[in-house]
Amino acid sequence: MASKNMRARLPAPTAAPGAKFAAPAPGARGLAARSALIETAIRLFCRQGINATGIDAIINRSGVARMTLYKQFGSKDALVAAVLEAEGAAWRAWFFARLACVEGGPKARLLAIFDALGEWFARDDYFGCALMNAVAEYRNQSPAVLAVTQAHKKPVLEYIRSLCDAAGVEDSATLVSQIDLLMDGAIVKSLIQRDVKAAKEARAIASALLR
Amino acid sequence: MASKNMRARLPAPTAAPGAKFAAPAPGARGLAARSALIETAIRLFCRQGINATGIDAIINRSGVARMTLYKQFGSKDALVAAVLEAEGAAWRAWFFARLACVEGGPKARLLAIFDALGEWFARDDYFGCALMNAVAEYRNQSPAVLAVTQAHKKPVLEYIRSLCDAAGVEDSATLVSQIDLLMDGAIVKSLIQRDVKAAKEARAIASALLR
DNA sequence: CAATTCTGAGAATGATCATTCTCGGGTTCG
DNA sequence: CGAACCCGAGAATGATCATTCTCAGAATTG
Repeated sequence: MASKNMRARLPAPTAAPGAKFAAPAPGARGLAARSALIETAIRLFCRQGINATGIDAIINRSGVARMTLYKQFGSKDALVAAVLEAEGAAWRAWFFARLACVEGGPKARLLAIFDALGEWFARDDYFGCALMNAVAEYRNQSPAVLAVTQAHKKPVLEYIRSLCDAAGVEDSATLVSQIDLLMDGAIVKSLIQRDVKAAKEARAIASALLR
Repeated sequence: MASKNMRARLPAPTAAPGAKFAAPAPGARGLAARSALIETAIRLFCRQGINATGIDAIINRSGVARMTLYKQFGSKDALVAAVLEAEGAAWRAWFFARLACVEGGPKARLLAIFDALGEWFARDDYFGCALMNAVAEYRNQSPAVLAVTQAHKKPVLEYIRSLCDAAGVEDSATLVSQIDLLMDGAIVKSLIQRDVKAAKEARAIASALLR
């Protein structure tokens, strides 16, 4: 989506009737509403699932009018797509930034992937990968959700591939695919077993593969 | 498993001693109804998700009366638990039988795990692991679903552990955990990418770990 | 066969779902 | 200032949700 003005200005939650904004620039209110809706929806979708989260809950907790939601997104499905895209982008930004500040060569960075995952799993608001959860919730029957998820994975895997190439790996395509599988496995296992050390296990396997 | 309509009024069921679920005295008709309900519910839950499947759909497609469902299970949540348990049991039966007829030693059997997964992924009615999907759908917020899933994994991992021990693996606990992670990763990756070869990738990794 | 219990198909219930409508109040512009 | 316009808060809509109620008929029992 075209995002020119990104000033996130949260409206007052449960605004009292009569309390209005000062004089916002045209379009600012709409963008602020979008941000508030996406932020609220991310939290609720991650916590309790997409199907289990109603529009009313998003409306009430974001303080945005119902009509505004439908003006901005058109439908719940479109909101879901926007939310998943935003969550994926935020995750990638965090992931790349986390790896960018790793000391050492590309091999160290490849292994640091799983250190990053371990820190993610340890967060108290960890409910698994929002995109993978959405795919599972829809039983992979939603082309839109699948497309967003694959579009999310693509740059991640490309970055990993660049690390493999820099590390002088002979068959980098295979290793990328293997690391992808290890990441998926760690994410799922940590969710099912509520066990942070799935990241360490995946790291050990990756370390063995790197020889 | 958070029910939305919580107006629960439990009837006093004459539970049979040793029965897995609180059910009225099981007669032949009741058991046939249970089977039909579970079979229909498995198919629908796997195909379109638990939250997205209404009681009406299960009723209509199974030909069982609504009252019979509630007499047999008491609530949708209880039906979900029974369905997941039945699906897990069926999967384990298939899995163990599939590995039992593998020629060669325990190492060959360990690798055959991933051949079995590959055959599973290739089925046209493959929608991922019903239990893992349920955990993801509830965002691991349902203790009942989590308990069923962990109870399902336990005998699977114990069997794998016995194979590791028979193969003379020094640290079998670690290898079991690693194979578990590889299985989870392959299951998820095959679902997201609609790619059967995730099983072969996991097999290759396991093969590397077995040395 | 008569009296009683049990079953279940279908309607009823009330909550919640996503989506749309209404219309009063604010903004814009001539 | 006044007319035309836009926005959004809340009500309305109609579908569907899980669960319960009703009551005619089947099954069981004396």
